[in-house]
Amino acid sequence: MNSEEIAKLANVSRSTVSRVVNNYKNVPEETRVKVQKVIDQYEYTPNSSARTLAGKANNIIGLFIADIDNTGSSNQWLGANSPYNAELIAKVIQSCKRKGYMVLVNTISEKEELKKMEAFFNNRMLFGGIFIGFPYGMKEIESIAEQNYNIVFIDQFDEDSKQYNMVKTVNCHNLNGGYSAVKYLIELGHTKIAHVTGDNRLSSIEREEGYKKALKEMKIPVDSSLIINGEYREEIAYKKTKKLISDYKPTAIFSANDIMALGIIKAINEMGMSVPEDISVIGYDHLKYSEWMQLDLTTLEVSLDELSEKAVKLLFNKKSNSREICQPVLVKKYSTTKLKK
Amino acid sequence: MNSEEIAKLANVSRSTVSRVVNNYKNVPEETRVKVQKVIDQYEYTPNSSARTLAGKANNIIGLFIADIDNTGSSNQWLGANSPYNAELIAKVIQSCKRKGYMVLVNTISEKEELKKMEAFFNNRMLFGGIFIGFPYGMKEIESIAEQNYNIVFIDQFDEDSKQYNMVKTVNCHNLNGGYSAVKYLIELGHTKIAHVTGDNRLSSIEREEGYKKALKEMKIPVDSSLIINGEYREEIAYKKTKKLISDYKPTAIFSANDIMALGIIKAINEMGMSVPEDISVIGYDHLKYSEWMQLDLTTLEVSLDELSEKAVKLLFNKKSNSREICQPVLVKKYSTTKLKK
DNA sequence: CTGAAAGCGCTTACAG
DNA sequence: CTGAAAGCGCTTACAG
Repeated sequence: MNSEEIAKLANVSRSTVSRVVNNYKNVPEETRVKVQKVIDQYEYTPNSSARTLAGKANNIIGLFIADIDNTGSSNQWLGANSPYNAELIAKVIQSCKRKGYMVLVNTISEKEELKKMEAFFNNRMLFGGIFIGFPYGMKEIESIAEQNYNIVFIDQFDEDSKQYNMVKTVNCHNLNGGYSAVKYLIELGHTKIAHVTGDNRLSSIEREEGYKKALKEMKIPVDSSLIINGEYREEIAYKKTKKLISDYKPTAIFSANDIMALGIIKAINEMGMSVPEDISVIGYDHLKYSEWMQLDLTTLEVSLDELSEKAVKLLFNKKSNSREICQPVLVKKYSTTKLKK
Repeated sequence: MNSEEIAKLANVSRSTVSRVVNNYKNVPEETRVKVQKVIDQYEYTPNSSARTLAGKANNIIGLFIADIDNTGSSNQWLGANSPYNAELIAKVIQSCKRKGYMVLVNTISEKEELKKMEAFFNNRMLFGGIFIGFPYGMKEIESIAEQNYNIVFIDQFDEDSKQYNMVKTVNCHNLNGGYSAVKYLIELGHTKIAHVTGDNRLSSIEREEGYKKALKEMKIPVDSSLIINGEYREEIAYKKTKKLISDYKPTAIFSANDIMALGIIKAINEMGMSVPEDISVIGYDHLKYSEWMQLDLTTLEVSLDELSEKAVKLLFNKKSNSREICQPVLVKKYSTTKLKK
């Protein structure tokens, strides 16, 4: 069933069918009803390839997730496999569906793949795209950002970025998150606070800035030996934390995400100590799956519902440099406690 | 950049460009190289809408996930939100990517949505589709199955289905899974074994059959009061298990999935008992996230890598009724133990 | 308000 | 082996 057949059955031209399908106003109610009736009866759906080719944007939104392992070792938690991304994928699908759009999920593991993606935007294959998880300052991402495609970047560009004023962004204010995590630990009496950082993404960089800001504000000197790089990965955090603890004996640890917090807690337990009695731990993300853990983790929550809703909303915003911010909320649970005097 | 421009630059016709792009054999090496060089130089990618419209199948595979709540209450773990599905989505994306295909993820919450999906197959918008999680015997799914679209159904049709011999299927042999779970419990000395079932899907039906088969084989009468319906949902399993335990005091529980096992274990703990000392528990799925739990769950594992690889492989199989089977493996951990005499 | 016609960028018989 | 041309099913100026 195509528009020509519908046109014949409704006794109008294909142009008119098209006008009805696209809800153009210059068609009288009577005609509209007549045509719509035939459309409904035959369950006609316009061929999306033809529409796209003729100039309409497809009702597909691309979700592009970095799947780049910069540590060299294999990582089962990357890309779509990461629990954070898995939750986000589900939320983005929901948000898009509410708008009548579908989601094409792409994991990007090689830079060349980004080149191919550009064709999708040029071809109108995609109405828009959402990019997440790419390294801060990644050249290929910056060059895409300069193309004026309809793309929302999540936690990718900050005020220091040359492209900041030409792109749509949702930023999660990770600086605030890191800051309030560490501030809370300080309020609990801790001063020897370690930080296990993420990787080369903006979120990690900002969380670390927040950590430093809180310390400075409270006149606690920043000790770089208390900052270790966990690459956002459980097993790396696990290993390095053991060394960190035996070398420097922190009383609290701020982990740049929940997954590493699991590794950190495991390390603490294996060293014969417990959380929070001996060491307080704060995570980041408030992963839904962490509900399953015996130990309820104090963590920073960014609502992924809010994040995905805002990202999708921006896609429909005409302004090419519109932006949204999500604020993290400190969720106080049982992995943190007052420093024993 | 389109095929006409490439044709001009390479001094051939658009037909020849098309032949090179599509790797047709009837073009001499010399011509191929000449054209390919121009294609590479200008990073030409054919417009996928035009290709599709002209008769080629798109390199997109649709993943259709049931998001149907038949319990009436809201369920945060459904559809793409379910951890099982989240893992599966990631795996399917990987498998498709290896074949050079992309994945369009659709959650289906209303029957009408299935009608629209049919247009995608008719339009060649999708090279194929993978369906998972729909109720056994669902009319709309059966009617789609009869259409001869390129679709693989996971755990949807069994030998009793009228459509069984006309569809591509991957079945996980849930009967074997349920059987070996319960057999194992019997070997551990248990006879009072309860079963918390899933919902109206084939996987659940078969797991229950396996439970009954093992009991019958060992001459243990099937006691229907020991079988309760958990709808595959943690909180329902949690509530009903409390009643089950106080009413019938089973010494072992076979849960139709891991998520419910969490609710079951929570119920057991809250009633002052522990796992496995007082009650042994077996789950199903071996969710990756369950690694995070303090208690390592004895469970049935179906490799989602294998499942998605097989599903994608079938999509490329010409035979419209080709099929694959995945065998579950019993993973013995620490939530099960010998019955205390 | 409405239709005829051009055009979107491919693929594929067809003819040579 | 190769090109001219028709056709895929829409949308959209354009003319009326």
